[in-house]
Amino acid sequence: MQVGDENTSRGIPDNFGVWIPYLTRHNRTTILFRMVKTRAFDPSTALSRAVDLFSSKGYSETSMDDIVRATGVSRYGLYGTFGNKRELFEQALERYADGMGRQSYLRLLEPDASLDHIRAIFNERIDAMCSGGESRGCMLCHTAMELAPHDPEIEAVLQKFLHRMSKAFAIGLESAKGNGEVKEDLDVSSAGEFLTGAIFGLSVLAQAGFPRTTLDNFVDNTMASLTG
Amino acid sequence: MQVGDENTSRGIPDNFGVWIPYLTRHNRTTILFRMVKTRAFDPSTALSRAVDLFSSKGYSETSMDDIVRATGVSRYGLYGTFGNKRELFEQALERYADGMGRQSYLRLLEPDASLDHIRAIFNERIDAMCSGGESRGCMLCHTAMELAPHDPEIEAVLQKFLHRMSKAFAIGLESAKGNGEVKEDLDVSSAGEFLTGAIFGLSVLAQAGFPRTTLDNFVDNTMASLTG
DNA sequence: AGCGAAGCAGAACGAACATTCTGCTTTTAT
DNA sequence: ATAAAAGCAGAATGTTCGTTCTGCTTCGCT
Repeated sequence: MQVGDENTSRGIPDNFGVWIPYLTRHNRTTILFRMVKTRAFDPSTALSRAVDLFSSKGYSETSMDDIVRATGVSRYGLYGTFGNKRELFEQALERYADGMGRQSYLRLLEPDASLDHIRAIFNERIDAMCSGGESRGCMLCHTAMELAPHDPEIEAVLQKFLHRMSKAFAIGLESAKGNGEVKEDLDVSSAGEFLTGAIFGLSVLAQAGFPRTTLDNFVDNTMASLTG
Repeated sequence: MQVGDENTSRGIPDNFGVWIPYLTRHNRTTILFRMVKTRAFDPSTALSRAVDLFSSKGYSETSMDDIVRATGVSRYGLYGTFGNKRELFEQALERYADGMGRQSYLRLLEPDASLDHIRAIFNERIDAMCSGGESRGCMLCHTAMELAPHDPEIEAVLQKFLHRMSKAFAIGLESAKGNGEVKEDLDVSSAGEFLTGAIFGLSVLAQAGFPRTTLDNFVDNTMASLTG
């Protein structure tokens, strides 16, 4: 269930409300659904902004004040909707991974997936990280470095996503193998994990400030290990 | 010049002192070198401990209190010797890179360098990160993610080290090419940068908690891109 | 107009942190 | 014992941050 869907999915309008028992003028007990003040922000778009901030600066360097400023949502709204900073981060991480999955990795599951699709994923990462916008940086990478080592729950979530990525790569590679695009003896499962790690290597090089040509060369060399 | 060498390199004993003009009992002006309290810690070993902390937890997550506890050195001693946290980090970064260089990359400059030497460097990284000790984690990786994006000075230092790494890899690859170990058409310069990025991919996978077999497979695939 | 619940902006609180300050100690030659 | 400088441990300071609290507003119905 997505954030913000709690009421709409049950047919209740998006602004919250409450059921109140009361007496009618005829002294009969009944129940009234009373509307209260409408929430002034969309939790889903607020979460997207949080994803941008966490992606570019990581967890510690992003303050709740940063998020208040970037979203225009009050502290009250953030805490009431998301709990606290850590839970907000967890939801942002899910959102980020879902977005990456839908946007990039889903197409690898198509039967006609090829090396071009894999290459495209890397190119999209490069584009995103070199755009200079606020979404530069890899949230999974930040999570692995910052939180996973001392937060087992986050670590488990992260590993779930990374295995999903590796699996998608492996499936795409299997299709590519059918096309004769990769070498015969390639272990697609191991190569899938390799590509996941390569995404991270690429992210770190980008954060270190290397120019686009270096990143492109990195991807060339990465792909070379597949074709033999 | 290394930290702690300021005096010893000039023949002055390691405990500090000061020259004081004064009058003798015969009313003649002379100069006295008066000893003051000996420094109770070795700046060089304190810096090593700081390197361990910064390597495993990064900059933000390591507090000066952590360093005081780990080194046994008082705040006064740390600030007096290293300036402040940021300058301490800079010196720790230099120390880390020097150590890595001397320990791992220097041998790539030998004329008989081979793929085994390169593989050994990756294996040593795996060993260090899987040891479970305090030195797990890659300081360059943390620096790239945390500091480089908003600290141009640190970014420049980091890039210097990364270029050095890439260059060492390239030189080692050139030797390996002479032995016929790598494919004829390998661009050793580009492949050197690739290996540098691969070190980072490996580090992030390790921080994410992947088992040693995954890391070994990652290195296998990395090396495969060289041999063709 | 008045009701009660929940929204909101911003103040307030408590903890963590980097950095500085303070009172005391250690040093050698007189 | 005393000099003066610098070492040291821990208190103090000022700032930042996550979180909670407060006073006020908004809402549909009576």
